[in-house]
Parts: sequence; C-alpha cells; structure tokens
Amino acid sequence: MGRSPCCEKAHTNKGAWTKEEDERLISYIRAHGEGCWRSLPKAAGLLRCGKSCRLRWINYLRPDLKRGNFTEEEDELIIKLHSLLGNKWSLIAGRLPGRTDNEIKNYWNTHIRRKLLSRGIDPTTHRSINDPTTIPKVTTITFAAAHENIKDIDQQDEMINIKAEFIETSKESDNNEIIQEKSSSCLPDLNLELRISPPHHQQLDHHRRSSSLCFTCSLGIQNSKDCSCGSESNGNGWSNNMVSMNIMAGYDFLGLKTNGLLDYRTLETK
DNA sequence: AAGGAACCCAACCGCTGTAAC
DNA sequence: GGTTACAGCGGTTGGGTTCCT
Repeated sequence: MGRSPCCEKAHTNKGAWTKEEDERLISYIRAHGEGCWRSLPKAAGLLRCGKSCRLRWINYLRPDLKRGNFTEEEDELIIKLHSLLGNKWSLIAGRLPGRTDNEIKNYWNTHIRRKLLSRGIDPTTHRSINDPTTIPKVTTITFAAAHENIKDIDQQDEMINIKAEFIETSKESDNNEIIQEKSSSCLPDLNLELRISPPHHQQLDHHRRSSSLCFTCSLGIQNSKDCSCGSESNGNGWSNNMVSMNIMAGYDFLGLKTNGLLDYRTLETK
C-alpha cells in the first residue's frame, strides 16, 4: 500500500485565509521553519491542507517578498526572460528576487501581455504581429559553466557548454525601437525563438564515432533506445559521464529543469 | 448615483515527476 | 513493481475593486 493521506479533506477550510490563520502559519514557520507541508497544518493547528499552507506562505506570507508595483526594469527583464523561457514562471521568478511565480504570472497576464500587444508584438511568440514573416537575424549566446581551455577530458565532461541562438527581429515598431535602443548595448533583443545545439566538444566527439546524427541524438538524447545512428547504446564509445552530461545538457535545457550544474539564475545575455 | 464592464490577484485545480510504502 | 501521496508547477477561476457610461 502507499502512504497515508496528508489530510482529511472533509475537515479542511477553503477560500480566503483569515488573519488568524495567517498568524498561526507565520508563527509556526518562524518557530519550526519550512519543512514537511504534510504535517504542518495539524502541528500548527490549522484546518487547511498542506498544499494550501505552502501556497499561502510562498505567495503571500514569506518575509522576503517584495510587495508593490513592478518597476520598468523588472518589466523588461520579465519580457526578456519570457522570450527565452516561455511560461516557466518559477524560473523567471528565480531571476526576480522577492517576486513569486504566481505574482509574475498574474502580472504577465494582466499588464505585460497588453503592453506587448500595444507594441505590436505577439506575447506568445515575441514576434511582430503585423509582419510575422519578418526574417530574423540570429544572435548566438553561449553559456559555459567552466573554462573553455580545459584540456583534461574528465574536466571537460563536467563542463556545460550550451549554445543558444536567439532570433532577433530585423524590424521593430516605433515603440519597440525605444526599448531596443535602451537595451541593445548590453542585451540583444530577445523577441526570440530558442534553438539548442548540443555541446560543441560532444558533437565533435560523436561525429568522430558515427557519420551522422539520428533524430534522437540530434535532440541530445544519445542513450535513447530510439537511437538509430548505428552506435550501440553506451557501447558507442561514449564514456558514461559523456552520455549523462549530454542528457543533462539536452534534456534539462529543453525541459528547463535545473540542477546544481546548470543554474538559470546565472543566465546572462551577452 | 447606479450598474455593468473591465481589471486584479489570491486561491484553487489538475497535471507531472519523485519518493514512500 | 505497483500504488499512492507529496511537492512543485502552470493554468484557470471567482470574488473584490476600480473604471466607465
């Protein structure tokens, strides 16, 4: 059998939190810290499910939350990160200290969408609405987690070198030009489509061993059972590290999952 | 001043990956 | 290995507030 239920759903409150409930939750977390949300409601004397407590704390009660209006700089950062990451609100929130994913999501839907539409930009694709066929210009940004000149193969295996190509629209609306001018010195416009290519040294390495990449390998899933480019799975001459690194870089980047090795909070455009 | 429309945002819902049993 | 709950996430909703006519 599985675990026991986290709470008795019949005896939990729903809807808006009262001041008293907030105070109970705050004082409990101050005393015991954030921990097991499952047992927290009972321990804190709250008739709420753990999920509801977690949400209330993270989105509203946490002391490090920055309340108040978003600044123009935050707006632009959100737009750029959204063009990079899509609706990965938690990742975007990670780049904005004191802001929650929920807050950013709400702000995007209520303010920024309209702002972009008024600039003639599709908020989903970050392309011009009037001329979606605009031929993009490509800006290449490289993320390297370690020094490029590492010679040792083991060290190379620990290196993440993800190259992302950002498509920059070649035409802008009048409004957009202002923003463009403002940010172009340090940031390329990220009205962008994201493309991924496998880490450079791995690609070369792989090509040394097989003449061409199959579809799964081109996605960075080299140890997939669907790999059809002739190399035996993990008997293809790749070190285990090499294979797992490639998965990490390919899958995690596409899936936008982070681990200690690839932290999008350090993601900087050049 | 009234009431309907539009806006805002906290909270809920449902899904996914992971871990416990 | 299968089942179930947890934790976390993104999408959606609904009630309160503000704006407009």
